[in-house]
Amino acid sequence: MANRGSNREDTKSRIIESAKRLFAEQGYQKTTIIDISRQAGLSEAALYEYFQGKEDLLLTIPDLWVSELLKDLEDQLFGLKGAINKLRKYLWWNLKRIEESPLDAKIVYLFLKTNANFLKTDVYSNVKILYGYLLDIFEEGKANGEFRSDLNPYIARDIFVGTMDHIVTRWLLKDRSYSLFDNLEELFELMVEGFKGRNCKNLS
Amino acid sequence: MANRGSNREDTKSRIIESAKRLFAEQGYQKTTIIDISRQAGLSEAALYEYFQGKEDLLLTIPDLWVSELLKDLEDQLFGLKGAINKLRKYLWWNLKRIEESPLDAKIVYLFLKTNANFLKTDVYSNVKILYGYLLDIFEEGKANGEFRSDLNPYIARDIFVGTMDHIVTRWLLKDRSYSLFDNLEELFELMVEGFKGRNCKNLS
DNA sequence: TATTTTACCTAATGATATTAAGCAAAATGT
DNA sequence: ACATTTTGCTTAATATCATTAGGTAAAATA
Repeated sequence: MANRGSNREDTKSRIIESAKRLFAEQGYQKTTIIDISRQAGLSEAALYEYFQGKEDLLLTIPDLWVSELLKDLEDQLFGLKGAINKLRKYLWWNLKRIEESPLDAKIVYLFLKTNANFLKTDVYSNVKILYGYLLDIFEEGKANGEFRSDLNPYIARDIFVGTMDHIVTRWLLKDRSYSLFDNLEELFELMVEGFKGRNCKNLS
Repeated sequence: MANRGSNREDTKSRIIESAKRLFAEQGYQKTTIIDISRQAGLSEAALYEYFQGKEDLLLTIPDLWVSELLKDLEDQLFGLKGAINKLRKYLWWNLKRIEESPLDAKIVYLFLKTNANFLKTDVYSNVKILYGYLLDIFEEGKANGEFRSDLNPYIARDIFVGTMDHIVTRWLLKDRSYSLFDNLEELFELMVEGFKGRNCKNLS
């Protein structure tokens, strides 16, 4: 089953790496199948042995990354005590992972999330789970008094995720020309301030 | 200068309307120049008399809408007293305008914002101005004591805009199958709660 | 009335995603 | 060890657009 110097998995990941780089550098539309396959050391036709087409390739690329994220998240939150602690960890962890894999992040945030077929993707279900953890964290915070008792977890999640996505998207659009972590502590505090109770119980 | 039943401006806006509808319905990539020109009652080639190409068309479509928004915003905020009042108005107004023009909104939020050339667009400068008003509002709120004195207006804007964009984007991706205004009051309060002082001065 | 300009058309052209058909090396079975 | 199948890939088509070229008839202008 071996072939001219490479096995199936190797070739597949070579294609994915090439596509990832080119999509992220030039955008989806301006990247051609020929570009990708040349870069991977193949003819165009060979690519179709591994992927159904260009869009399938785009939708498949971040699969691995996002499932890894999902696995890692449980690890990262394991053993942490307190909702605010977990929320902080969640934010810092997520941004760090994005900083470490900007190509994957660019594809997910800029090309995938606005694609009509995104909602049918495995990546989407995984992202939903990823964001679903936040609901648990908010519930925990309500239960232990860290957050106001009438906090709506869904709304809190919208604020948290929306803000996070916004700073990530801008960072990617601006070619990562500054640090994602600038002013992060202040941002976090400001968000969380709203989640805490009105009764000033949490004054520091 | 008259021609076979239509003048230049008429034809141009017919093209824009067709493109807008088709882009929003089928997405940018799946819409062809032929589709657009047929729908506008023209041949493909005629379209190139009015626009430089497909991408130019995409980037031009929301120009009018966003400049109208910009003009309208000053009107809407005129005469309002208080930062929180203005902020509330800003949010409700923005969502209402988006609800009224979902096709334009879809193009701006889903296709334009993730286009590499967006940053060079007139639409981008106008959006920047649109969001810039928020900074003034936050400054006003700091000055008159509605917001905490150490509020960082840029961070507050990130939270506000990020959250707004997030709920709009989801609404568009989910085909506008629910109301944009569901739970909006609660969302607004939760955000603003964080902007207010820690000193419980704003308890209701 | 003659000339120019406008608004459009039909018919190339060229790029590129996708398929078809085939081939040599490796794997497998006997 | 030899025959057969499978794998991994190749070089051509094919089909679908975006974009251009070149032309034409009506309207505007002189």
